[in-house]
Amino acid sequence: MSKRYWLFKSDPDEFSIEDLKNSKDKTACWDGVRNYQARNFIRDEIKKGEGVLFYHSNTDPLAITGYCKVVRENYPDDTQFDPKNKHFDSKSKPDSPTWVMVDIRLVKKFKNPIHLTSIKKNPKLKGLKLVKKGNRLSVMPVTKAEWDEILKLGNG
DNA sequence: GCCAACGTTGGC
DNA sequence: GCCAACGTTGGC
Repeated sequence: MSKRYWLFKSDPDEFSIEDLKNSKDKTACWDGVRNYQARNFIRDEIKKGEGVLFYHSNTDPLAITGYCKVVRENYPDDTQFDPKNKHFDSKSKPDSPTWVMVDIRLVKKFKNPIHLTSIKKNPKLKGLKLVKKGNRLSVMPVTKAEWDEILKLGNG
């Protein structure tokens, strides 16, 4: 299977691209996903070496702020077993974890963050799931054409 | 297995 | 703060 591309949403109050940049090796685990569709992407489809766009939600400006690559795929999300963690899941068992995560490493913070308003105005990006009505997934696939366009805009 | 009620997401 | 859209829960 050929390389695929993804977009991850994050509330910068929780975890921003700056936080990722300041992490050791600019690498962090993407924990806390508690949606089955998003989980299935992480568990079954997101492979090491693939590209991830980093999107800031619930903030101003709403924007894609950079891109990353997957450096470790599909392993258990520890926060599900920690009763003190807000993502604790009492139904999940250590021998068959419900929730998994990947590690991503920051490749580049965009010189020009791509604002949601300009994404909506760009005909090349009108198919992006991010701007489709009713899409609330925090992890979603992006096509190669969309990926190329966003990298071009971000670095331009 | 249905579906109403409720909770969450996330743009505005 | 509002609310549309969607996911999850739980009674039946």
